[in-house]
Amino acid sequence: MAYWLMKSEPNVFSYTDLENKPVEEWHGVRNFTARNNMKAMKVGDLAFFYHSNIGKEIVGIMKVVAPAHPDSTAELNDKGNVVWECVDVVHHTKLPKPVTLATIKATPELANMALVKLSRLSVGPVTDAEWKLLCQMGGLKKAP
DNA sequence: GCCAACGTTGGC
DNA sequence: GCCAACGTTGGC
Repeated sequence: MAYWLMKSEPNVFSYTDLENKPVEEWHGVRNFTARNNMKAMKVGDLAFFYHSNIGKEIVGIMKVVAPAHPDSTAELNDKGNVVWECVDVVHHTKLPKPVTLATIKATPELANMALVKLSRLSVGPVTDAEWKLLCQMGGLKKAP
């Protein structure tokens, strides 16, 4: 199983919004690298939910429940082909203690995260070691 | 509000 | 195919 991190601006769509929905299509991604990361996801993969701009912290964990499929909000290209795809997710665990970007940057083991190195990438990978440490820092007794 | 980083577009 | 110009993201 793989781990990921997905960003959203909480004034547009927050973790609380996710908790209030049975399932959410992660639409709106219009970046090829981020899209490729979603296409690499498998059902059952887990992802951190990061609040960008406001909060700048990891607030929870969500689970992938449907593999990449056409983004219902995206137009087709001139040839009529699907370009933008996305996965479906459900909320999984809210972190007792959100982990801020400042804390991540100040933690040597996390300084190489895609979140830090590729700050504009909205869907990126998380390593097993990073995942375990972040879960611990977020106040979870056991990493899911 | 500013700026750095990065992606995309368009002229050549 | 290169590169300048421009737009967008996201941290500060």
